[in-house]
Amino acid sequence: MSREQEMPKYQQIAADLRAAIVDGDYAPGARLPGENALMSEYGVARMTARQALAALISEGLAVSRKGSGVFVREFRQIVRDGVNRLASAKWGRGSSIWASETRNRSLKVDQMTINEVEPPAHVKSALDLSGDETVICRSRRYVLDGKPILLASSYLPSRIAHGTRMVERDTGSGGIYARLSEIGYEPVHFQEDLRARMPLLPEVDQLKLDPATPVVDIVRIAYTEDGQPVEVNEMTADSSAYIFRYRFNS
Amino acid sequence: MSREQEMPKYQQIAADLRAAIVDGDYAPGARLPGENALMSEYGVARMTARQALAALISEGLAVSRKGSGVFVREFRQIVRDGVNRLASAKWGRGSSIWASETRNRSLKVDQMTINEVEPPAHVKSALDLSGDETVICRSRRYVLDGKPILLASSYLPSRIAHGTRMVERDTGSGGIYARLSEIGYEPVHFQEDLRARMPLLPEVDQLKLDPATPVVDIVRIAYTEDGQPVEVNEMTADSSAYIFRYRFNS
DNA sequence: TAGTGGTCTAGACCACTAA
DNA sequence: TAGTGGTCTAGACCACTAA
Repeated sequence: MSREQEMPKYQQIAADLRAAIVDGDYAPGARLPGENALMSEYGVARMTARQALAALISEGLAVSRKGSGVFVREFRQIVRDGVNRLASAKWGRGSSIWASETRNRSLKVDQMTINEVEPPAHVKSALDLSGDETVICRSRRYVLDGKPILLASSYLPSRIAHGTRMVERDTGSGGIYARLSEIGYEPVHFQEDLRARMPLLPEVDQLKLDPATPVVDIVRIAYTEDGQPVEVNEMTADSSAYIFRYRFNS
Repeated sequence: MSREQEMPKYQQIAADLRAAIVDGDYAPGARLPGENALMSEYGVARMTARQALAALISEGLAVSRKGSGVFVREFRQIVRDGVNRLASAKWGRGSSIWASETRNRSLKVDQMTINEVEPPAHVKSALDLSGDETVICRSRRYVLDGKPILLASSYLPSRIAHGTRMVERDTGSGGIYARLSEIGYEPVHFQEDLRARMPLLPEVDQLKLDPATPVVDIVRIAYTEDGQPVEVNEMTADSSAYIFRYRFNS
């Protein structure tokens, strides 16, 4: 129970529950008092009890399951090593850049589309394309242990990708970067821009996001040795599934 | 107005408004129809109209201002170059690592505390400290154009920082990293881990966050040439103020 | 079948904003 | 002072879950 006469009731209730969760009185996955329990315990109306629970849910501390209850949220994140995963030694010898991040867990691509399209404006400028050049867009959804974690769209200039395995579903050992290297466009320099934001509704569906889960947009541009951009990869990640790691020197 | 008999009313209303915002019918900063307008336009109760607006707010598309209305959200982000900002050439010659990110804008530290403390568990293991070693914790809040954007706590082993300018408020030209270099602990290797999540209530206050704004936790560890960890910097950033950029090779 | 969270109503009073 | 969003009540019915 709380004091603080000035604080709205629902915030007082939320504060009590929040403190109990942070203190560990309710472990991850544990069931919290429901609407009815809060109504009688605090003597408030249903909508007020709901507001309190909604506050915890919107902070990402709790999730509700219809017909079942409200529970303390559980997390399980994988480390994505932004630099080492793209070391040419990795894809050079044909292994997936995902291997070290997902060992012992099942990673699948469960949706893939390949299309030739007009480039979106920012892709066009990132790839330094002239007026009417088209791009190959490879879109995929990655699923880890049955949970979607990443949406990725890779854009390649059509003039480079045409007639190669880069426009096929299976790009072969070492993937796109190995194929680019074989035809003289080895990607050597990379830039990744990260932005966190709340997801839009279609993204909530596609990534099966819990409430109050931000997404992270990652835009990677790959450049050849002489600075020519050869690929743009736009990704949207479930932030609750990821730790983004970057190692660098000097 | 929407169809979709199965969708709850408040979601239909939210969908109408969302589409209008995405289509640009309401520009950033524009005023949206309020509770009363939605109640009469859709013939729903106040709480239902509120639910619709709450959905947009929780997606980060809108913000409400009490007594005034609900408005389309505006963004203004700065690029934080994770790698170049730490190039020794920068702090080596004494300039702030913030300079290039914030030109023409006013960046200030408006809160600072310096304490000798027992290290939190993860700091202790990151800095490879023995049982009873303490650390110097420098905590600051950074404010850009009057808006708090970053909370940062830098941890240094007491045995290294004691008796140097690193325990004073003004650490001098080039900052902590310049001071570390002078006494034989030049930071050369860095690791940054990024995590996005929803803020807790005290963070909402400290960073004056709009609703539905995620924060990004950044944990940076600085290592000397021979791999000895010398500093851990834990940061919490307002994600709506930042684009995180990393450039790297191979 | 009992209990749960999800949606919704038709009111009320309040503090705040802006004309 | 009129209008706004914020809080709150005391009900109702629903679909869903789990015993």
